[in-house]
Amino acid sequence: MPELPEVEVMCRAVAAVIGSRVLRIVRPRSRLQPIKILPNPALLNRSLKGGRILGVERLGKRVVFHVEPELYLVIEPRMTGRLMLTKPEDMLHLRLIIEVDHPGYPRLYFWDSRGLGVVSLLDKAELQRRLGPETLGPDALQASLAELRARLGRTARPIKVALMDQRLIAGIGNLYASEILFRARIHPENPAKSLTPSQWRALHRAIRTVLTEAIASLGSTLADATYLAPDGGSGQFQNQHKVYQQAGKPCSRCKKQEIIRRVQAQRSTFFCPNCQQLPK
DNA sequence: ATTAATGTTCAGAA
DNA sequence: TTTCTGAACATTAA
Repeated sequence: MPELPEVEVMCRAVAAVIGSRVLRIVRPRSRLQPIKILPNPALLNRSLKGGRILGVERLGKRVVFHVEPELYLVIEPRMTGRLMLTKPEDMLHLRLIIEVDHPGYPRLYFWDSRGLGVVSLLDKAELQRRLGPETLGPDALQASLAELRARLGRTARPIKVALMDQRLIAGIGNLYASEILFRARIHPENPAKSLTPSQWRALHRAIRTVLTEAIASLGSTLADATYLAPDGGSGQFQNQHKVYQQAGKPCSRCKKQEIIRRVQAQRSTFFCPNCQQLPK
């Protein structure tokens, strides 16, 4: 799942090792398919060993370690990846260990159930080229209203689909797209280009409030408990979901209709057909 | 026992 | 150019 809030929480946790040096990087062996490491695993170790970690930042749904001099280790959790300071209980799905010389946190663990996560080593030029613009700055909450509209408002695709397009705005995925649109009271199938000015304002505000609240709650831990907060416990934002996986429950806002599920772009969308209506 | 579904991304095709 | 489809993988529920 990890979307912007979950990746942000991981990022803040592993920031504890900023200033430490990388000792080595280990790939535990298991019967599972190895995760993808680009350009190749050997280079990862050779290039990073002994390097000081100068910073950790989130770019969209990725965690980026800046290692001296100008190397960037990019961790992409994708569906089920998780970066933690504490050893996972389930070692089968442990995919990578980054050993550092920090006295309190000697290891960073990348755990990934499905193994779709990707780890890549980039230099500065490649980072800028490959990741493209962090559409909304290091913190996607800062996009201006005008920028949001300029980027999303040109496509006829449904607004829910546009919100999840990482080239348009980085960090929002399937779960938060539904929650944000409910908060903004916009129908997920509304063509992006036909939102009204007041809907753009509502959307802009909803992006900020939903993501900020989710970060404060340490993210959403769903039923499969794939995502865990840095202390190994659950995130808490799932308790505040208004629509995501709430199909069949009465809408918390209008109490008149039930939340429904519909498929868009092969993904589940949840919304209240009363609070979120198409124009006309 | 199959099959469908699950938070993401991207190549390749339409 | 823009948008859609399927595949990468592991697990669980139906």
